[in-house]
Amino acid sequence: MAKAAGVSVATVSRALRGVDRVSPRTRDRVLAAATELHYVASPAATSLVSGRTRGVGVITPYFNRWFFATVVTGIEKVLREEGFHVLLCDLEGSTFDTRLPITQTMLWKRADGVIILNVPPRPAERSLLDRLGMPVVTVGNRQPGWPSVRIDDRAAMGVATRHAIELGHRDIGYAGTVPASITHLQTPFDRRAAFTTVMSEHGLVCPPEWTLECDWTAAGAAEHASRMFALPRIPTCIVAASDEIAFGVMSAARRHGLRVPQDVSVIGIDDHVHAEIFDLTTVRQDVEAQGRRAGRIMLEALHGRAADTVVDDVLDVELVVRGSTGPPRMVPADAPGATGATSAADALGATSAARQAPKPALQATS
Amino acid sequence: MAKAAGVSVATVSRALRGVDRVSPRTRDRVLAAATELHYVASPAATSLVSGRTRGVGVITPYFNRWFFATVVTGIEKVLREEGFHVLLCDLEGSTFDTRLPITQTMLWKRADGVIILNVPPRPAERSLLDRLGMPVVTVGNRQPGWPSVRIDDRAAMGVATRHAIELGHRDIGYAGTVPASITHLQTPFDRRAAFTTVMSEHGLVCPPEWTLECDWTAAGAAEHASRMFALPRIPTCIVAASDEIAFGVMSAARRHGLRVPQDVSVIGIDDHVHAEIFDLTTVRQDVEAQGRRAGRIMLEALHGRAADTVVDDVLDVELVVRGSTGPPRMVPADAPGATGATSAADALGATSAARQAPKPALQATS
DNA sequence: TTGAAAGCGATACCAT
DNA sequence: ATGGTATCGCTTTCAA
Repeated sequence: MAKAAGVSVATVSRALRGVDRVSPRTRDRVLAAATELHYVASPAATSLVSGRTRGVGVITPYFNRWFFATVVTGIEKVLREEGFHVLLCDLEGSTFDTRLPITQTMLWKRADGVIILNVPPRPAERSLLDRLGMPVVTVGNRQPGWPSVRIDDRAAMGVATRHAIELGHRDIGYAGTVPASITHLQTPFDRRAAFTTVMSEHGLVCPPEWTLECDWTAAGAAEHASRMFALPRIPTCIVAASDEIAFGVMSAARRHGLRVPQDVSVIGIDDHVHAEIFDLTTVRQDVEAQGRRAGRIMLEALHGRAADTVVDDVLDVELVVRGSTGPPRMVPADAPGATGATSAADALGATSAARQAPKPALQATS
Repeated sequence: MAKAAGVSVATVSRALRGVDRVSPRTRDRVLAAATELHYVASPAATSLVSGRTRGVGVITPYFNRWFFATVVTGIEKVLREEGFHVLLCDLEGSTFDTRLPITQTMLWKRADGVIILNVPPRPAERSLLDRLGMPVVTVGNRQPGWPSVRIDDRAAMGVATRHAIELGHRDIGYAGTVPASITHLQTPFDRRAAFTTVMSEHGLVCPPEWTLECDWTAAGAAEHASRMFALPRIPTCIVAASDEIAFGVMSAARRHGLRVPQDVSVIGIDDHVHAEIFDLTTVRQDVEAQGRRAGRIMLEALHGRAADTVVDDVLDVELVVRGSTGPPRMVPADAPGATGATSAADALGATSAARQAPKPALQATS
């Protein structure tokens, strides 16, 4: 031990942490010895007596995806600055049954707190977390009693949908409903709900055949979009629930000989790192900032400076208009105007976007 | 504690771990009590006596990026199966000076082993790791004395370059040399070296103005590619050091009105999750498998079953031909044939790809 | 098969 | 300002 530096364990402990009354001379001597011997206090021992681990669990549905990896980046940076470590828990592939044990063994005495990304806890998990009594912060969705950092998914989708409508689109498709296996996620639900709401506020309805279910991956979206683009009637604009979905839709459109945005407009949400190079119009959110804020809220809680009210930190979003959206090729019959030029779509038979909104509940509420 | 279950701490300890001689009846009783009380042994105390933490540090240059996030996913899955946890350490933004302390405090008594992705350790780090005496596995590049999992970067780039040459391209550009700040990474160096080698084996040279330096992001690549596409002479094919770079190049090409692959072919390496939807020809590597294998090697070492020789696990790669590569629009003068159709490039003045390789060191070695 | 007791490496209280 | 020591929760001889 560093007691080879001439003093007692107690003094070493005090000196090393810079606290308490220790004479400068002694402190320097201890520090020197510590450096010399590459000494670092054992976290296990410290943890045993203090009860704290300086670790924070981060639970993510898929670490693999840009959004989550970016949030984690933000979290990690902030926590590391204060000497905290990130314990990663990727739920991908976990089933309903394996989830609880996972978080249980992971958190118990290993982490001082947990940050949960997007996935709502099941009741058993909720009670586990309550029982452990450790601070919890959620990112991406709100949970009663826990501080959260997020964007307003409904507002974001409202911006996207309104952009489409304001460009003159009436035949609007939606990409991003989810398969039953992930219906527990809030974001897909909220975005879809906002889309439907805004549409109907403008007297518009998106028919089922233009509503694409997918797993929120680009490949999945491309597959479903491809089927839709083979229909006799296709929308003039597709609102995608995320940029990755939008990428898939754009890709499918191109394979069907459709030009973006002349034949079909596409808009996403996120401002994914690749959105700019693919010229995708989107609603930007600052993902890493969400991670950083979640990390800071966690640090506050860990330092006992918990806010007196439950934080709900809602970050702004911003419409970023790029080249993937434009006015519809053909103007709806109820608002006559120029007709679009003949497009590759025509040549391929994927033509004749409808001239009016399908079953408009109400004409031109806007 | 669980001694409320009627036995002594020692028995509890034995029963819970299923080891040693414990009567089935006693064991069941202890297990029942443990479940009842939600009891889980404190890792800190266990760690204090056993010296092991059941944690593995994972060090990445950026885990924001698809490649790294995917490797981590693979690692995490394998480790979790055996009850090990992943401690993340993201080096992004770390400077030459802050790196050592980071790994030092992170690893010391917190992790039983370390997996290092792509970044070669500095001498001080190497000696730190040696001193700690913990198992190390590297992914993406080989380090003397440590087991590694990787692909053969030179071979992979050889496949890509040869594909371009076999399609008939002679005017080939390269995207993916790196700025001075990251010259320590091996992969960019190896891929570049292989490109140059294969080129010269075929009597070809890539001039500096067709050699794009970038930070290995799509956006960075797009910016540099854009400059190149504004030159009076451009290559008929661009070999990109990674798929993300290729995405940037494709994007820049499109913005210059160039069609892919008619006006310019693009090939990458990785088979990025988005490669298929963007129809990118690439050299596939199984990234998650590399993570899984690294995880398994680590587990072996942790279980004391270290291989007798230092493992160097080189995974196969595979050429995946998609739509982003095709024969050159104009056939080289030394191999006359059809001329390409007039393209958008002509209309934009970004025309006249050269009719023969620039300064060929040797004609037609192939 | 089970229990008692000695650490593991720090912290914190109590003396000095 | 510094040194002793009980303590944290578990594993591990050693006895019984």
